[in-house]
Order: sequence, then structure tokens, then C-alpha cells
Amino acid sequence: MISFDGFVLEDNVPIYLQIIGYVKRGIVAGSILDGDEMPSRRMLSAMLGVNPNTVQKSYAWLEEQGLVQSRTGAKSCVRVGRDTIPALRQELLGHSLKTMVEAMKQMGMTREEAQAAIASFWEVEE
Amino acid sequence: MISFDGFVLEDNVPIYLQIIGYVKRGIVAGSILDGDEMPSRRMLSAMLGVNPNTVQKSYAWLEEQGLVQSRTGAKSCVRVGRDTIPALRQELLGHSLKTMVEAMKQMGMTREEAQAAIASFWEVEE
DNA sequence: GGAACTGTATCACTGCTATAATACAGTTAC
DNA sequence: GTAACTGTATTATAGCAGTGATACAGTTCC
Repeated sequence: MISFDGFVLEDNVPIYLQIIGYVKRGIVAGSILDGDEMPSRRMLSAMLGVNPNTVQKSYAWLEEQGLVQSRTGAKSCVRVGRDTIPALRQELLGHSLKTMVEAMKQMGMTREEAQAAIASFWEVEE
Repeated sequence: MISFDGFVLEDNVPIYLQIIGYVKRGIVAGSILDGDEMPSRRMLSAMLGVNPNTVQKSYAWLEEQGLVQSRTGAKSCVRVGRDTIPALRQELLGHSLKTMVEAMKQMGMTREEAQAAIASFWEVEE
């Protein structure tokens, strides 16, 4: 079952979007596989300390995207199709990079400075 | 006067935070200088197509941080102190990088892949 | 001095996020 | 079959973000 280890709540971003993002990034990374069981809504809400309705909202959204399949009474599970990963990768990376690069450019950073910053920060977090 | 050229509204982020971020990044980049005049609340709200109260909220917040000085009746202007820029640079870069690097790592990317992605994206946006 | 600007303040309203408490229906496992 | 889980649905509440309209006080400039 998906553990949600290392999941930390962030400010200024809706919780349901953070949950959706966590699952999407996990699928891209291969740590979440097709057929994997999601925690139940109630269990995840207890794990994260948020309301069950908030979790339900993110699950419903993931189901609309075809990434999760639910049956009343049974556990929900992940659905990863043939072209799911490339599409998600493009979506996630594109958005992150766009935000990031635009911010760095507006701060007056060069491409070399940006890469150096990434490199040094990468070590610190390791 | 600060032009707010190239400012584009983004989804899922409060507008007043986007305005604050734009000013902060401009100060770090040196495109916004000590003493520069801010557009009036009404003028900027018209330029961005948002409500004057939303702009007022961001200006009030910038004033609390000591980055903007306002006098009733006169134009507000930017205040950049001796250690403002390093502090802002640290704040902005740290937050952006943290979010970005964590997302990339969770997606299973290596440091080399991350830097390559930055590099290729940088060109596209140029 | 007066017109046109500036900042400041207040009220009401909508929509979204999140919480809270239930209720009902279907499944899984013993 | 029954208990304990699952998903689903409903209603109510609170707070924040954002819009809209309006009013008042101080400035700048002719």
C-alpha cells in the first residue's frame, strides 16, 4: 500500500492539490505502480491529520484523471496506462520548471548561476 | 515608475502573493531600486485587471516587511536597505529551490537530469 | 484655491478550502 | 452471517481570497 512517507504539508497550497501532486510524482518516479492500493480515505486523513473530505476530494479528482479506480466497499487502486508516465512527467516538469525558471530570470540570474544553485542545493538535501 | 511589464497572473497562487513576489524578485534583480515609485493602488489594479483591495493587501504587506513606504495622499515608494537584497535573495531562492528540488527528487530525477532540464528549458524561454 | 490625483477604511457579497458530523451502501475477512 | 472495514453522499460551519462599491483624508499640481 502507498505509504505517503516523506509527505509534508506546505503552506499556501491547497491540501488536496498536494495529495494529488504526491501521487502523480510517485507514479512518474516508479515508486507508485499500476495496481497499487491507495490507503482508505479515513486512514490517510488520520495519517496526515486532515479531514476525510479533503482526502476524498483529491481521490475524486485523481479518479477523474483516470489515475485511480474506486469501487464502493473495496480499496481504491492506482491505474497507470501505457502513456500515463510520459504525460505526467511532461505536465509536472513543465509546470515546475516554468515557475522556477521565470522566477530565477526575473531575479537576474544567469543559466549558469541557476544550475550552480540547483547543484549546491541538491547536495544539502541529500 | 515600476512598470510591472511581463507580469502574468498564475492559477492556484493568491494574487496578492504574486504581486509581492514580483516586487521582491525585481529588487533582487536590481530592476527595482530604492526610492522607485510604485504605481498607485488604483492604477495597478487597472493594469492587472484585479481589484484595488487585492493590490492594497499586497502593498500593506510589503509595507509591513519594510520594503515599501506609504504616505496618505502621496505615491508609495520602494525602500531598499543595506542588507535587504541578500536577505531577499536567500528567502526567494531558498523557497523556490526547496520546492523544486524536492519535487524533482520525488520524481526520481538525478542531479544531472535536473540540471539538463533547467538548461534546455532556459533556452526555450529565451 | 480647486481639480485630480494619492492612501486608507469600511461594508457586503461570492466562491473555494477545509473542517465536522453523520448516514447509507457495498466489500472483505473471520 | 456478521463485524469491520471500504466508498459515497449530505449538510452545516468557518475562514480566506477576491470582487465591488463607496467614503474620507491628505498630496500634488495648475
